[in-house]
Amino acid sequence: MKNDYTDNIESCPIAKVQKVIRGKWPMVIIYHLSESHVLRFSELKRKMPQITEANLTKELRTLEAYGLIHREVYREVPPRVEYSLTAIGTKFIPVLEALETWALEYEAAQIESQS
Amino acid sequence: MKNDYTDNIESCPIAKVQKVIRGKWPMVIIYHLSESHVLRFSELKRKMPQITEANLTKELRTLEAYGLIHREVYREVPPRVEYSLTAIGTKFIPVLEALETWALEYEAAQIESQS
DNA sequence: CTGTATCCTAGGGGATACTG
DNA sequence: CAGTATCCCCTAGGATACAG
Repeated sequence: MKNDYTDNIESCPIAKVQKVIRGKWPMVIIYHLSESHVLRFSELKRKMPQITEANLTKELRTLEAYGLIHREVYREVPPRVEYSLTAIGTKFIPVLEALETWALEYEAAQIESQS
Repeated sequence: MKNDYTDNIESCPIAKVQKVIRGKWPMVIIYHLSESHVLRFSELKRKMPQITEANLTKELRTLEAYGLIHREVYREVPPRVEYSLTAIGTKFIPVLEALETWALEYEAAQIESQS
């Protein structure tokens, strides 16, 4: 049988890409890379103090596999690795901007509803 | 500065609001409600055949608690319940549109990279 | 500096059955 | 029709330690 795929994919484009950006960290990582353009592992870690190194590595590898970020390794001592957005990763920025706009509206609505 | 998100996650609006729309279903539900404006429980279930009734209920309750959707109960026989977006829920639509646009670009990029 | 390797746990989310 | 009630599995993701 065709399974899960058929209905959601055709009726909802959102469901299609949901797995790519799902989770606690992917959009945050993309956000920081969109702001700084290029970041090293330790710089990303500093910008997200609450993620563990193990998970940061995992998230970066996943985003790389999905084609959203590029990993450039410089074989030096000490080692240097730079992360940046790919073309398709850069095209995700408007989504973040829309989300950021909504976040501010949402925050304002929450405050208003308390009074 | 006010909008410096580099220090910690709490000052990043994306990270802040991420829990509201996180998970497999919330954005999909909002998408269907944005398309249809008003949907009954069974209609939502039909648009998302893969979600279980238990989880659909849970997701709807959560989105309602977050203020994104409105639940209107008509005490009839048989019972009728209609779900719709609230004002702040409606304001989320631009995010979905941006995401949808990106989804198409992402899909195209994937196909292109295969050749 | 840039990661691995383990371990561990909360909860997201599926399956199935039942109800007012 | 619009849900509850259970059960249960899995993986996201945190903590900690170690390595090249």
